Amino acid sequence: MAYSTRTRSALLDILESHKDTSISAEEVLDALRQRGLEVNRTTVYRNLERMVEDGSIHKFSSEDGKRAFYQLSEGTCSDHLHLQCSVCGKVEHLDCDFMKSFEEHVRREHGFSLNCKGSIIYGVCKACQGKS
Amino acid sequence: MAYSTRTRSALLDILESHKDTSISAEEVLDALRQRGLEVNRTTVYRNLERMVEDGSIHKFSSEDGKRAFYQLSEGTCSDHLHLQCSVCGKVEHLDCDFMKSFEEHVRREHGFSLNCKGSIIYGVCKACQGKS
DNA sequence: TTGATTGCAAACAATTTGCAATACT
DNA sequence: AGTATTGCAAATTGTTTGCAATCAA
Repeated sequence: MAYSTRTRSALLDILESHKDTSISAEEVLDALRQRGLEVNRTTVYRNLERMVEDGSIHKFSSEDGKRAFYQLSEGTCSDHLHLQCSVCGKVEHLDCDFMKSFEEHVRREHGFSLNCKGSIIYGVCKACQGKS
Repeated sequence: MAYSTRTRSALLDILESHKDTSISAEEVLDALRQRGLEVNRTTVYRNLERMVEDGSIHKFSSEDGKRAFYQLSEGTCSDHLHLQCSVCGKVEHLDCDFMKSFEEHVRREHGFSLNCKGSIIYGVCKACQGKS
């Protein structure tokens, strides 16, 4: 029930090569064009959406809230938070021991159970701090 | 250079009464209507935007990324993260000691300096967990 | 052949902009 | 009077939908 198309595999390939930065639908479209694949915008959205549904990628909104960004999920992404650099877009996975205590603190002291998948924390990464 | 209008003070009043939940432009509009003030949508957006600029409120995007939410800022909001309940919209300020160590951890171990203002972490609050 | 996938054009929803009319001081 | 604020209609942007044409199995 899921056909394999040229577009779909190119899409995966592109996401693969943006593993650590997250990418917008528009950027995916550009990347496809660069590979000589002229794909319709709608098709890109539809494929991305499906991949979100089946869990192979995750989706969160840009800092200004104006568009969505997508990124391949690496297995356990739903149990840790993510930091994204406002400057270069790099995403850092907070899958460390500290994350566990953070989650516990939030649960115990603030009564919240986290939804890591949809959340994203913005900041500036080391490399980009240097640039300023 | 800032005139005081009926709309503006009503707006502040509404935000005041939503101190702990954050509110969308549309909801502000409804609240204005309930007070018998028929204000144009554009005017609401413009006023909210100005208040964001002058720092009296902050703005972040909804979990689905489709709209913006606004909330009165309480002084130090830029130095701690915020949790928002996906169900009821309640916003919890993470202004505790743990927050400080979180910030430090992120800085030391992940090389990120946080931008607390624009970030929001989603989850489900205690009250709403009970409901399910 | 049958169901999945695509492209196109049009629909949508939230937000923004230009401009003339109006309100504050 | 002079500047800020407002309303209206139209534009913008990112994303979604309906439908007929096309492609994979």
